[in-house]
Amino acid sequence: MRIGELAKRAGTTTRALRFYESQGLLEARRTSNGYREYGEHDLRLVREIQSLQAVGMSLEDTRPFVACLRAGHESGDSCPDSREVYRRKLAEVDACLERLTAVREFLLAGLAFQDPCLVPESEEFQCS
Amino acid sequence: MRIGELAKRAGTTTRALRFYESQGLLEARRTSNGYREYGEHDLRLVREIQSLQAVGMSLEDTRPFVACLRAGHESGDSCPDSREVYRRKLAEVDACLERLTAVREFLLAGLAFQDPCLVPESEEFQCS
DNA sequence: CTAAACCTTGACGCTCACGTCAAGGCAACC
DNA sequence: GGTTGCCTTGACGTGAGCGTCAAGGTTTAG
Repeated sequence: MRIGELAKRAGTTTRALRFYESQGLLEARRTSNGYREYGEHDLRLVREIQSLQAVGMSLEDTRPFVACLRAGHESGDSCPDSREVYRRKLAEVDACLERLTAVREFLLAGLAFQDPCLVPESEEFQCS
Repeated sequence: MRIGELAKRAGTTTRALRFYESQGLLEARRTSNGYREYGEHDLRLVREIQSLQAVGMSLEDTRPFVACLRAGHESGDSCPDSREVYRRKLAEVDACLERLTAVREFLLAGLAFQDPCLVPESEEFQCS
């Protein structure tokens, strides 16, 4: 299948697929006229990337999962590097939940017209 | 006080202060040589902006609070527009908490080597 | 023959809140 | 007078993940 069909079947755009390729996440063999040619396996890779992005992972984060699938494993998260990303992300999410809970308190306090109780300093921390 | 001192006292940079001015959040009278001159009130404004940014608000979000302080109110969140922003942000934070909790489940499931239970579709929702 | 619908690479645009020069003016001290 | 340390405006850079042209080649339908 060519890039347009892959994009349609994955519910994304050709631009995104070419971008994944530029990032080394996707490869494609070329037909004689230079067109990219993909197989079902590539659709699988794209879906993996999409589902991981949907939970807030960066493309960089998806790299180990894609590599895992390409290495022949049936699921992208069965390799050590992937699981390490899972663990790191879980820690980030936990920190984010904690932080957002504090922010929530701040907002509630503000709405309740109380002292502007300050949110605990978290030194340039970014929530997903 | 000039811009350098204000920046130092607020724990920020002159670049940030000039940026706030370019966005209409901060004003300054000029001395004869063109230097910006600030008062204690401006320090107050900057601190308001900072504490709001610290809880994940955009500069755009801080606008009503700054306007409220400039209107002479003793706290920036005592005006209707400010309180509306609080309410909106609270809703966003609540949605984000819900979403992150689902993401957490996804990650835990992945680590537990279960089926890649999909996170409920939330159609391009961004957490702070 | 021509138009439509694919495909190619390359390059700039977008958001946000500034960071980082660049080139120069002003003020104070040695 | 030279140096240091402020200040000014202006303009480009940053990161993430693409969107959006631009300019052109390929294939198929009419």
